[in-house]
Amino acid sequence: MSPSPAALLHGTLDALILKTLSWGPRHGYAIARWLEEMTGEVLQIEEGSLYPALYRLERRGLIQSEWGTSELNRRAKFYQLTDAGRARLMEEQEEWTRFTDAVSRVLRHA
Amino acid sequence: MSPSPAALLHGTLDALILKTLSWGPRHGYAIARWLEEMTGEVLQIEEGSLYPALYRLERRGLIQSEWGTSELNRRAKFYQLTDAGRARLMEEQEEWTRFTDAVSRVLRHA
DNA sequence: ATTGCATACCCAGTCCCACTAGGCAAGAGC
DNA sequence: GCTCTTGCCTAGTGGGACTGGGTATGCAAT
Repeated sequence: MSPSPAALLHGTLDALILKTLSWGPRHGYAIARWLEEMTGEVLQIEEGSLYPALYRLERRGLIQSEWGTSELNRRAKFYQLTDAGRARLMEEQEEWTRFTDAVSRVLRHA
Repeated sequence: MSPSPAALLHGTLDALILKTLSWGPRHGYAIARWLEEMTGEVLQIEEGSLYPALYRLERRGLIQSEWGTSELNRRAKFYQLTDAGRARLMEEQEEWTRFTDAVSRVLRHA
């Protein structure tokens, strides 16, 4: 019924990508698959969201890319966190906790 | 010491408003004040976000309004939940839980 | 060899929504 | 008079997820 919540994802995709890359370099497609697997398919990462987000993050210097070869021997662009990206991830994690705690206080108030 | 930046609302404003109104009719200004108080000022409800959201919700039939007089004797538009709004609130609460659980699984994965 | 599928990337355009930056108005208090 | 607070509203902006396309490669089965 309710697919991936577009509005809710708004703003958190960057943090999710950064977090995924904190385990090591990955190419875009693998990032999407990993996120979907981790969340039990609750989050569905559309390619039209993913690739622009990766472009954005790279332009901001939070990740950097390098062409390589995927596990299945295909051409793929591998991304990895920069130091700035690692710092940014920590900020976003804190921010997310603050935010969700606040919203939860309201929505779960009985 | 500068106050910590307000958390972005991304997608939750509608649910927050509906939840606020679940305690009874309120006018716009009071909704904003109540939400800020409830969240310890973590969420800051800008009027340029609030009033368009109220308009949106009413247009969708989730709330309905009525002009009245505020506690301080000023002209104010009071909003209350419709049945559709009440149903929608329940959906959004579930959706919120599903979403945050999923994101938490990722961001807090160690 | 050709069809089909999964992998992998990209872009132009759209839509939604929070936010910015104002304005309007009335009551309270100085 | 003047300012502060309360209360409502709107036009415009910008960011970000999504839609709907396209390109290309590797593999497996027909």
